[in-house]
Amino acid sequence: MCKNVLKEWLPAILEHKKNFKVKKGELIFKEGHPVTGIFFVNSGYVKVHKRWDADKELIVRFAKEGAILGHRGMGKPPIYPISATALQNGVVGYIDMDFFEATLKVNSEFTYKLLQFFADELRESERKMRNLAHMSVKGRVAESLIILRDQFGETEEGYINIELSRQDLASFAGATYETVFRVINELVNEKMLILSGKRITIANNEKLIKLTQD
Amino acid sequence: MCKNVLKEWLPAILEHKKNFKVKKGELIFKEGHPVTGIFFVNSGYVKVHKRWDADKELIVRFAKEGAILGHRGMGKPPIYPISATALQNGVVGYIDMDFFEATLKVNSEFTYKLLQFFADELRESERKMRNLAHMSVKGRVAESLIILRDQFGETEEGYINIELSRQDLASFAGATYETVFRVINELVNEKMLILSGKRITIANNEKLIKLTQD
DNA sequence: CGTGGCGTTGACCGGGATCAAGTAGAGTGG
DNA sequence: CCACTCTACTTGATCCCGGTCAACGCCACG
Repeated sequence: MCKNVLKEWLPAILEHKKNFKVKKGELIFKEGHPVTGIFFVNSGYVKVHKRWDADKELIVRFAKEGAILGHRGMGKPPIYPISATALQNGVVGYIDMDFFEATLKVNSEFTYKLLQFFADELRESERKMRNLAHMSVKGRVAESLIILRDQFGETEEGYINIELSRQDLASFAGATYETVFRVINELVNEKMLILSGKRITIANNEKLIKLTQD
Repeated sequence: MCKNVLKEWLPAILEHKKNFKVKKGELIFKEGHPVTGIFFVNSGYVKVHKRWDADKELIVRFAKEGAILGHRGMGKPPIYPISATALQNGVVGYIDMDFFEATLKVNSEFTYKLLQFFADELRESERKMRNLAHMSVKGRVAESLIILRDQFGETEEGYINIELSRQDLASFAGATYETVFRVINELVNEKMLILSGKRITIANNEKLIKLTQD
């Protein structure tokens, strides 16, 4: 979903990037703020999220190195519709919107690639919409874990290679953290997951995937 | 959201379109089928929807004349991720994907406009995702009605200019039709809506919008 | 005149949110 | 090194929204 877009597509643009460090928990850009440019993840993991009310949010997706951030700001009102927050210390690149747009208008091959990327994100987004409408919390947690494993891979010991607070997992699955906690326990009892501290392994892929389809 | 994209952006492409009629209820393209081309609505209303299980679906959006259909098929596996069905008798245009892609690669201005359109759809999609996760059915029905009015306008008598089955309204709001029915009654009792047969008026915009924000 | 789709309504109940409270670990300052 | 705070995790009790099931009315249509 979030491939190393820039290196593949347009190495030249890399030279215009300004890099800066971000600390764990640091806000990269905020929902509602005016759009000034577009961001790229050089290293570290980032969550992209949308507020609901003070203490509730939905995590729309996660991003790792190579991913684009803030491209949703290209639309009509030039205001970021979502926020991005670093989950770890890392480095992000920044390109101001004027330069980025100029590049797009000139390089139609790049624009076309970006278009396909957007189409993929739209698919994913609409699939998730449907799941939020019709799938149980258990299925959504199962799916969330599968997505996380596919995106971030596994450690040598087989654990999903990301440490996520229950709160963030809940926000990603679209549920409360108490419910997510209970559901994870169920999944462990049913031998589909194994826990080790904060790490999670998927023990039975087949059974977990079945949950995903109803 | 769905402006008259083609006429505005690239009149030339219109000449390559093949038009054909569709009858009310007719499937234009189906989720899971291979992508062969891209569609445009000439006249009539169309619903874009995603199946859940045999008798459940989510309506992702509605489209009227000028709108693009099937563009989500541009992504990775060349398979439509959603279906489109005509809500009325109408006419849709069709352009095979090869020609469309060739056009995009040449005309970067057009591609750029399309990119912005995709960015807008992504915003909208992610907003709806969040709403499905956190908003009550009542709020979602209210929002759905506001969206429909904004998109399709009102008749001279002030009714929302689209006739939709309760079933479709429910699928759009992401709820069952019984629940939607009850919620609409509540909204009528609370003087926010007026019904006349299948037609609906928004009687108190302010109050309805308030529902939308929690 | 049946038959099937849609609208309408009531009864039921279960998933999941909410509230409340207790525990454990990780930093922080004296 | 210990007390204190703060945050995240854990667990139980409760409640209610909204999904499910069931039944009936209505109207269009073959």
